[in-house]
Amino acid sequence: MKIGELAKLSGCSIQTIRYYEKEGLISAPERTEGNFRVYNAVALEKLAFIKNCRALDLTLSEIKRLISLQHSPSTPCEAVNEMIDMHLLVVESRIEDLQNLHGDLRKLRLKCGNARSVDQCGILGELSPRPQRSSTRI
Amino acid sequence: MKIGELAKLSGCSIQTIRYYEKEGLISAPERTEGNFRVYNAVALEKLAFIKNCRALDLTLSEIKRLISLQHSPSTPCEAVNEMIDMHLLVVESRIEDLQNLHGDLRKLRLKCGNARSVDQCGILGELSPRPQRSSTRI
DNA sequence: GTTACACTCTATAGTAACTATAGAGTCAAG
DNA sequence: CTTGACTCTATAGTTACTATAGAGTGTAAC
Repeated sequence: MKIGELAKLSGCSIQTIRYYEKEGLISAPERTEGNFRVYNAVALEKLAFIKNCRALDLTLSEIKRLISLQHSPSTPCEAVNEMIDMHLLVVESRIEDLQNLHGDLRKLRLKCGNARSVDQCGILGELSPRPQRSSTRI
Repeated sequence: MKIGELAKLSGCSIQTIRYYEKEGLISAPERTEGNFRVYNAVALEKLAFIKNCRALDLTLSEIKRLISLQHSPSTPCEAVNEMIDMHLLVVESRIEDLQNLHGDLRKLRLKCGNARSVDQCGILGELSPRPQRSSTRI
């Protein structure tokens, strides 16, 4: 199959497939006489693997590492487990950050009712750096 | 003061300040004869405002919008409130996504104990696209 | 006066993981 | 033989910066 069909079957865009090839995540396929890429079912599987990993937000370099580990099947898989553990930590800290952010934004939102003008806006007042415009003023 | 001092006082890097100028978030300052930028306390305040906004993860274009709203102080501040509300929604959906991701990663992590080889690794098995390698096999 | 240095200037490239575009070529059907 | 759908490469754009090169400025010491 050509790249268009692979794109449809895999759910990756054509540009993404070419990008993965350039980045070394998938190997360069054979070409037709007219220089078109030709793929088989194996390529589809590799793309599906990458898609699964990307759905878990693993980075392309993590995925590359996983692929290279797959190529030496008898080595211990500790490295795989560690990578997932590290990734869990990253995701956890991102969630924490976002939750703090969310709290801050909600507090900020409460600073202003709807019907004011910009110069009286509690939100803009709160974002401005002068300390006397803090919560005591609302 | 010159850009280095402003950078120290504001906590933004020199490059970031020049970048904000290029992007139109702060106005281009006066220059010395030797072409060095000269700033005053107002510039510091503007940077502090931007920093507050960035701490809430508002995008530069959102901040630009806020700044332009500040310049017409008598208009109603609905737009400000809407922006914060939109931002809250975005943050909420990002949190939800990350929490789902976290659940998936934890499940994945449980697929593999420590002392296997790569070809038996439950994690790699799970990431691979063949359906028969699913949870029933572990 | 000059020299060392700390600072600043512009312009450019890099980051992550793509997406979008231009301009050219391939191929099958009508 | 031309139309249209597809593909090719190369390049630029996205976000919010960071890092670098190579040049110029300003000042303090010698």
